[in-house]
Amino acid sequence: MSLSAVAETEFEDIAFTPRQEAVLECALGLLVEGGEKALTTAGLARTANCSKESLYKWFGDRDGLLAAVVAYQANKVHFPPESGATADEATFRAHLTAFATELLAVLFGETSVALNRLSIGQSNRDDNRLGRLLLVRGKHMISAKARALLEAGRHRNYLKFDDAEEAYQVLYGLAVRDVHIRLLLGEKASDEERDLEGQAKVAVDRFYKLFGA
Amino acid sequence: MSLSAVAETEFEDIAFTPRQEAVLECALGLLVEGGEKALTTAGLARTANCSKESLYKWFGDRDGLLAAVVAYQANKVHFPPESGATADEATFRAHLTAFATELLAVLFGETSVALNRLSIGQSNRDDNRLGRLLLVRGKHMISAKARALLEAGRHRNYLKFDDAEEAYQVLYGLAVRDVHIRLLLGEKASDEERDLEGQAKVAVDRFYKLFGA
DNA sequence: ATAAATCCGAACCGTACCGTACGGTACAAA
DNA sequence: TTTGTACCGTACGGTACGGTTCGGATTTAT
Repeated sequence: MSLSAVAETEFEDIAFTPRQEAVLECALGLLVEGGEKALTTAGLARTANCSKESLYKWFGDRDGLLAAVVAYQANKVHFPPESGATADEATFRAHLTAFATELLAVLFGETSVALNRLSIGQSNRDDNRLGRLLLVRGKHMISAKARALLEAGRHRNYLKFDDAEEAYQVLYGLAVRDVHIRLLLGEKASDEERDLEGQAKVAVDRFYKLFGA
Repeated sequence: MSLSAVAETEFEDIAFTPRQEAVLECALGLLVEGGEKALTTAGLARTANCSKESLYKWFGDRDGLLAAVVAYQANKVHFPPESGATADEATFRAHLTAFATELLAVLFGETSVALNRLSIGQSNRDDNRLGRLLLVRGKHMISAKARALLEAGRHRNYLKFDDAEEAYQVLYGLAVRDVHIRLLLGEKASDEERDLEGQAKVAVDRFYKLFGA
């Protein structure tokens, strides 16, 4: 059976074959380089040395292909699990900073930017598969991870807040500011903004000023 | 002479005729409703009761039309000037909150979302006119306004910071968080997030906690 | 070895849309 | 009245791309 039937149900728990992953990787390259318009079925078949027939057999149609690309990349993003449950405040803060750094690294990466552009460009179509995919497999996963980390900090009395989701959003705002949207609009990040570690550290400092116990 | 020649130079200081503005308004409607794909020259000509020939005479080509739409809408956004130079701290803080509220109102408005989606979707084309237009006529104008306001607050010793741009970005992050990107991806704002005034007030509170004198 | 399944490459069709051309209309100035 | 200008409506060419089909090659299973 073709994957398209499964694709209709959100690409949950899909494992692509190595060949398919190679093709998807190639599609990612095209997307990063030239945006959605550069990802044509004929063009992908040419650069990936596969036939259009295989593309349609594997992914159903072009929308299925786009969804597969998003799902495939989202599955690749894995935040390192919080090292250990036991930690003093300094290492917890280091964990928080590392999380923020990783968050910035993901968001500012060219593949993330390309996929966000793609999903946003398609976000006003009836169903909006891509946007939902990116939200549920991307942002919401990260958000869950962050909430767990913050809850741990509160439990050990390093932090003080009512709503973990709200606290996370503040941390997100402090770290990302308007850099993400500016990148999406095509502006280059400044040298300072490229220092992810430094930016994360400043953000965590400010976060502690707001939510430190 | 057609506007296209001027369009090549960024639509600076352009005044559209009432008829053209009506057509652009109609184009905005199409964009808000159905995204870029819904804005075709034939479709716009039909719904705006004008001819395609006029569209091409006025705007040069389809790209010129898109740029005109962005420029036209950007010109419409005018933040109220900071009421007076004389003010006590409470009214200054009120001004700051009003600014944040207005910022959120603009960013979360459906036309802004539609134009951001459009510009982002086109942001990986060689020149990227739309992205630059939106940045320079939109974000940078707002940023300048904000810096002036913040500088005033520092001058009167209500606030304390080194770099006004950095301070503004923090205020932006505290107010907007990840709501903007989530809207762009098609997620609906929660009831709480729709309370712009409340969100702005909380953001300014936190901002004061970081930068209050 | 042979049959089946998979895949490549290329040709092909239908459609959607950009851009242009052309005929017809309303109106203002000479 | 005539002439010029701006505009509308529509029809058409050109093109790019999504999707289908088919022959032949390659791989895999039996």
